[in-house]
Amino acid sequence: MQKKTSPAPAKRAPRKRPLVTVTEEDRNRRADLVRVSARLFREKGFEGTTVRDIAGAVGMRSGSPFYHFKTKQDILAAVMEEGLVAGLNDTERIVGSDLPPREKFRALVRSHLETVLAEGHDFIPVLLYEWRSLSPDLQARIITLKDKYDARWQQVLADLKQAGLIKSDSKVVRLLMFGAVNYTAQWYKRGKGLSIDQLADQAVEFFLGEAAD
Amino acid sequence: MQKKTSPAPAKRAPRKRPLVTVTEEDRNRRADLVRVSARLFREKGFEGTTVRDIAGAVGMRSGSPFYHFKTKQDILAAVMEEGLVAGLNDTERIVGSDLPPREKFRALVRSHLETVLAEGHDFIPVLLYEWRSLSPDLQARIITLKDKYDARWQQVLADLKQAGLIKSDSKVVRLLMFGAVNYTAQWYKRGKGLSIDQLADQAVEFFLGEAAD
DNA sequence: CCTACCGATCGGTAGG
DNA sequence: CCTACCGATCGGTAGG
Repeated sequence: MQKKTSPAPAKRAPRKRPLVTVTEEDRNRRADLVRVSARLFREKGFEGTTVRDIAGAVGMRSGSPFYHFKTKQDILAAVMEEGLVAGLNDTERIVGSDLPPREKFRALVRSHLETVLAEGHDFIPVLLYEWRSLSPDLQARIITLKDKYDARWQQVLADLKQAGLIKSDSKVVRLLMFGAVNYTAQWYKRGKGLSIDQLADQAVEFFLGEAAD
Repeated sequence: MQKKTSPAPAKRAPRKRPLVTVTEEDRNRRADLVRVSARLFREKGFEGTTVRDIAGAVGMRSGSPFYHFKTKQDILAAVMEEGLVAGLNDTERIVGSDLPPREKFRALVRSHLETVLAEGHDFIPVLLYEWRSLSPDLQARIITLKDKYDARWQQVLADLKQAGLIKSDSKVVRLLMFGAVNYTAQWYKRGKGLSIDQLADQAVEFFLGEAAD
């Protein structure tokens, strides 16, 4: 009988249960859970995804995700938060650049489209479509980030207005644009038809008026 | 003491169990189930709504919806189908009218906004947000109607193009518009800010180019 | 992180 | 359409 997974006393302390310490490995496993949860929540919805689905997708047993997260809801919150933090980073980099207004806007649209359409980018779609499944107290934590994201867009719209490229930078216009871009998640198929880049061009052309040069 | 809902033996035969016959009352109860299901599916999602929720909302016991529908999925399909049939009626009435292109488009946007935003109009939002929860065979039945609806929009866009109000009637433009309008379901609050009518005006102005007169 | 488990709930059914 | 029920599954936990 060969010892297979025997906890032989080796040099690297094997798998000691941490009391308060969070190891590097813990963080990696947590990140794995967030990543696969994003994919599953997007594909099947929060309510349609079981903790067993999530555990299975990273090779854990059904109870183990609760070592990393207190509840299933906390996993959802983590998915949304990760998406927003990444999206906010991209957005601020673009807003802070010295591109001319139209190019800045195009970069923003393109960046957002990638956030919604590129492979493995399931965080923001989950935010958009599973918001209702998040309990109010967890929503509150996310809303702060969400507001920042919206404010960046509004800022770029104000620039566009000043440059005379749009007539209005109202909240309504921002929401209409946002809706148009977000809805691509429902119909865009990677590898078929337009590239994300081409789609960004078409969207910008549409938003800024097709007749305008 | 006035008789209120007492099932006194009147002329109309009371509550005989039908074998194959579907009575008028059956149809009413079925319609009740579809209506409350639309509301619940919109509020809590298909997976987040239980058959007991639905039954309770119309004063039935938990097993009784299955007298009217074979499965929970069939209720979802009925909700979507009812929404599409109603929406398609409105749309065809507008497309068939003799309004000038811009006014026809405005009527279409307004009609769709009402379909998405007006009180009790939960059918199309459910179609938009719970599509993934519908099994492929039931989806197939709905897609036919969905294609018709899309075709009507495309037709109006072609008219707009001919009238010189837009440059393109590409599928992409239609989907961007559709996304912008549909997303209003996520942020529009009845009784606060713009009326549905005003929102339709703003949207049309945005879609057709704000700079254009 | 696994094992073993629990109470609650769920969609659906038989029989009337 | 109700009563009574079932098998399956779910989120979560204790203890190691």
